[in-house]
Amino acid sequence: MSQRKVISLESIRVACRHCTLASLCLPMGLESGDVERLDELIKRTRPLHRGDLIFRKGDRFKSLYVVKTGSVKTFAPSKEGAEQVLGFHLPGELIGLDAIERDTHVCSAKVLETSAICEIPFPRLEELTAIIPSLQHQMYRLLSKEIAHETDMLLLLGKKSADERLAVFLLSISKRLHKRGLSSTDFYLSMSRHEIGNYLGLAVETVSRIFTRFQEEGLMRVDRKHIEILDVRSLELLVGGAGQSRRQHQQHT
Amino acid sequence: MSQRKVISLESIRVACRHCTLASLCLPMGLESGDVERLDELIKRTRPLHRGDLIFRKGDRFKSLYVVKTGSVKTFAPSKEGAEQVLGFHLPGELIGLDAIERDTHVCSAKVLETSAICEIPFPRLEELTAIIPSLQHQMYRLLSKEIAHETDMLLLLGKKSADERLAVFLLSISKRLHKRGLSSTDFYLSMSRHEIGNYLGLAVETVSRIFTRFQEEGLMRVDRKHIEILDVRSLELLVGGAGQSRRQHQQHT
DNA sequence: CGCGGAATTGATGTGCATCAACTCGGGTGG
DNA sequence: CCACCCGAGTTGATGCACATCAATTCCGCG
Repeated sequence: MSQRKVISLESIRVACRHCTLASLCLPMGLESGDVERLDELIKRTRPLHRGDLIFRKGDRFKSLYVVKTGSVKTFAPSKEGAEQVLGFHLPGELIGLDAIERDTHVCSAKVLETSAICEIPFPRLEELTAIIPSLQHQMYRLLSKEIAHETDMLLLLGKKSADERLAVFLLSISKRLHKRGLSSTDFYLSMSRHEIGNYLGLAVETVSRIFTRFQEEGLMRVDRKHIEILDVRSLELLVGGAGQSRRQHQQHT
Repeated sequence: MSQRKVISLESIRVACRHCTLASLCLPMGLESGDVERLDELIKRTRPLHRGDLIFRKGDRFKSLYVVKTGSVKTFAPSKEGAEQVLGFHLPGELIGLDAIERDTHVCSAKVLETSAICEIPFPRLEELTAIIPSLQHQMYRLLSKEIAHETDMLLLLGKKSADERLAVFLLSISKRLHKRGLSSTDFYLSMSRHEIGNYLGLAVETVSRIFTRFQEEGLMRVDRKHIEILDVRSLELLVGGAGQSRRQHQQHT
């Protein structure tokens, strides 16, 4: 029994490595020696539980974090308790990149369900990227990807209707789960309606109403936090702009 | 006369170097030898004119660009001509960071007025950052700053009223000009009302109305593209949240 | 079993988009 | 140098998408 336990722990370690590395080194093959070195600097943390904070706004920036399992939300808290949800982070995703500039976290991160989080001390990562060019490039790509993603969100919040926002949200979750080898059509949302609305710039009630309408229209099935996507195609059409976005003035110059 | 011209060109070169370097190396002192090397890879381009494109969406990514003088807008064009303005870029600011990931530009950049733009070939910059640790760190900071900034915009578009958006916009322009040693209270907007509205997720008419109201309230003076900020304090209060933002549900968990 | 927060559903209000008409300024050509 | 024109900007009237308010139901949890 005790031997079995050891093996099991080891397999978790390996899974963790694999998961963390994958997000950092997606398409580029690193030398196996380099992988070793990268792997050494990654710290595992014991599992965190719903509501636990990974870091909070104002904390000194020390590390980046990778979601291994579970899910995390990042948000910018303001004094009066009104907060803006900045993003939801699924397995394989990296958080804390926005803290590099000021050497201070500019948002807080809270786990939404029991989650495993890996910590990557940034100074050591930086040393390593200076030695391994392909890793440096990978870091630039990761940061750049984050910028491009936020840009998409700007478009979403600036120009899209409530329907489109929800459709984008659902498809985004779906795609990201799929990338991790999980079902893209049947999943559980770990965040509340409230958090979804906050994230998308919508009221809770609007989110709720649109979910039920999508269900009536046969696009999806909703039961509490359990979601089944029934008609991906139609959702994609919704997003594409077949539907009427708000504010679609033209431009020239 | 010809000698005078040479001197003048040289001073422009120096100014260009200084400006470009400043944005890359703000707070950290690089070795002067390193500065030389960095400087060598920066290409000058002849001045561009209103409407000229620096790059367009889909172009192969080769370089980053620094605005030396003038101003630039970045935008994501869609087939039907409806576009989303993603940002306005003033002297000293860097554009193209979102292209690193896909090795392709994901937005287009157009100059709004006669502008001088410097080009920084990215592969060569990357080589250099691998050799100069403080430059690498600076690059990480720049990318991180961009992410943090987009995050602020998310909050703006997701939660703020039209008044707040305009106030944030004006203060942002004001601060950025000030950083460059220009007047923070008296300036010309190089972009149209249309572009401002598009950027902020508002209709042209709304922008226009609020500008006139701000003027009536003594916050600023507006004449065509000429802006004078009269009451910075009140604008800042508007942003702070004294005014009623939309959608300020609370959150818990 | 009963409490409390989350979610749904309905009724009402409003901020801003949209439509429409007008003005202004700047460029162009006669 | 002036008359014309055309796009940018302003101003007013109207409509609608979504917020907000209010009431109810649902589910998880002690």
